[in-house]
Amino acid sequence: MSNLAGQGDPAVSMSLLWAPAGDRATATPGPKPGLSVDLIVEAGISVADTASMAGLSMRAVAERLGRTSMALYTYVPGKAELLDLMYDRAHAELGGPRPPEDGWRPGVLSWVAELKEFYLRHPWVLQVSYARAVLGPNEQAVLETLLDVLFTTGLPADVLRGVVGSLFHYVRGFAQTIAETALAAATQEDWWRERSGMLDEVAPDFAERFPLSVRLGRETAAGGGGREWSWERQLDATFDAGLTVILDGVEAAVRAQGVRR
Amino acid sequence: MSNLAGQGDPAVSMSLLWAPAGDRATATPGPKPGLSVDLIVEAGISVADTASMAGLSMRAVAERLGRTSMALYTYVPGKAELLDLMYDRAHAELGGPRPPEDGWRPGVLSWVAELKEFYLRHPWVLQVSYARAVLGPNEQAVLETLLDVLFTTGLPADVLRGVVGSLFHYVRGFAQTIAETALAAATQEDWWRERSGMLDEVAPDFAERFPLSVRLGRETAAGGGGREWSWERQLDATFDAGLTVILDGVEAAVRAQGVRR
DNA sequence: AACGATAGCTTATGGCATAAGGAGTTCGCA
DNA sequence: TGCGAACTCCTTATGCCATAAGCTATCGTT
Repeated sequence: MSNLAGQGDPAVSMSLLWAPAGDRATATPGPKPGLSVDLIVEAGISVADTASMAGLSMRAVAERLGRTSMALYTYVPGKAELLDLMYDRAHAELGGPRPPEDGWRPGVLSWVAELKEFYLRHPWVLQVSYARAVLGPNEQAVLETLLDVLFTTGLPADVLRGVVGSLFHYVRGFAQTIAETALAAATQEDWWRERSGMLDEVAPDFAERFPLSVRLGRETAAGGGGREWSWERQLDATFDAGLTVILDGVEAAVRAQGVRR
Repeated sequence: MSNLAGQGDPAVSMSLLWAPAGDRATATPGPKPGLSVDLIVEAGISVADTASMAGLSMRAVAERLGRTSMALYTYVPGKAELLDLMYDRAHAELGGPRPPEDGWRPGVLSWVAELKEFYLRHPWVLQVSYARAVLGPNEQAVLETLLDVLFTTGLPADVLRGVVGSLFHYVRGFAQTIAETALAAATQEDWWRERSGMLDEVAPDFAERFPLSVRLGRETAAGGGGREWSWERQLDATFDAGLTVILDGVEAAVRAQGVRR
């Protein structure tokens, strides 16, 4: 629980984010720097990957580098700015230009799949707000990659803005659900059973109060013989279903535009 | 930055969440309780509303009630559980059964609008994960309300699960964007200009590196004479555009089903 | 050789959640 | 009427956290 919103001074973060790689060439007096911003960002990402956001402390990062927490402040103004840098750096795993695919729909699908995998590798990224004041090059590249595909639809920018928003929010939101479910399931096995047992005990009238919710959870594909799916498969199937709906919406817009022309 | 994921002991939170109102009837020895769980939850919501998640501390909540932080621990096991209760209680503002509307689309639209307003009134709710282990009656009621509308489409549960996910994630994600932009704009006037100036200075080659992103931001509705919109209107328009895409996707599914029948 | 800039240290401050234990309050029951 | 048990709320202490301040050792420059 904390300020996901107001990160560090945007101006400071931004200049660090967009600084060319070999900016500091001139030799200076004093001891050689034993660390670098890059190293610290790297270490921060490792810590966040393994210990999650809650475990990300300046000390933890420093310890991974064999320093005390205060050593980091020589390189980085503070934790908030470090997080800004980590966030953007992590996105460097993605966002390269991609081979053209046949049509926008497969293109979007593979972009979505890649982004989802990325979020599941680095769930802490999802705790950093999507709409921050700071903006980094790698994050921007991810958007640009998506636009590469989306602009081929010929849809107007107004509509595309909405499409971009729905795709990003959908992937982010769903990835968070998956990540947290996985965490809960890992922490405690037989998690679903535990949870529904809890609910039965504490709210025996649940089925009467929320019949549609129960129905939503129970009903499976008409064809299925009632097989119990693992929560992974269930979630994946739901993810795909929702994505299909969104993309069908895009397709409708594309078709409508074709007619209008 | 902290554990939005793992809240308190789910079992404890759940029993508090689903406890009937007048549970404690029997008189007990000891001084009369000066507080109650309800009062504390109420106070917590006030604190979070005004001071946001970052300002939500046990002390702040207790001070609002004229107590020390430790007094709260008599009623509530800890901060994590308090947050679970706050989250669900806040949702009580919503979720009542609603008058039937003509068709599912207006129904969903008004549900979305109401939920969006709610999130903007209580942005801290968005910092609490949507997919938590605990589940409260009021949050559940919000889902049930949506399902009331969605099941009239006759779509199978598989698809509806996806629709529910895309709607929830879209509204949550977008509301967060709006809330944070509003916060930034309030903190610092002329925020957009400041921000783009910063970008120009630090990344003068932005337009060449990310041409499509620039195009996405610049192009406005074909009809418009290039009027500068306020960010509020711009965001609202984008929100509506994305929502339209999603609902068009639902409509496509409904139509396809009608044909298949 | 001496100077001044710098890296990374120790220490201190003020915030946080919350464990531990103590003091006063009010009930049921003798 | 009075005692003990149960209860509320407090003070205090512990151990986290970020980070301000200042110190020391290092090293390029003069």
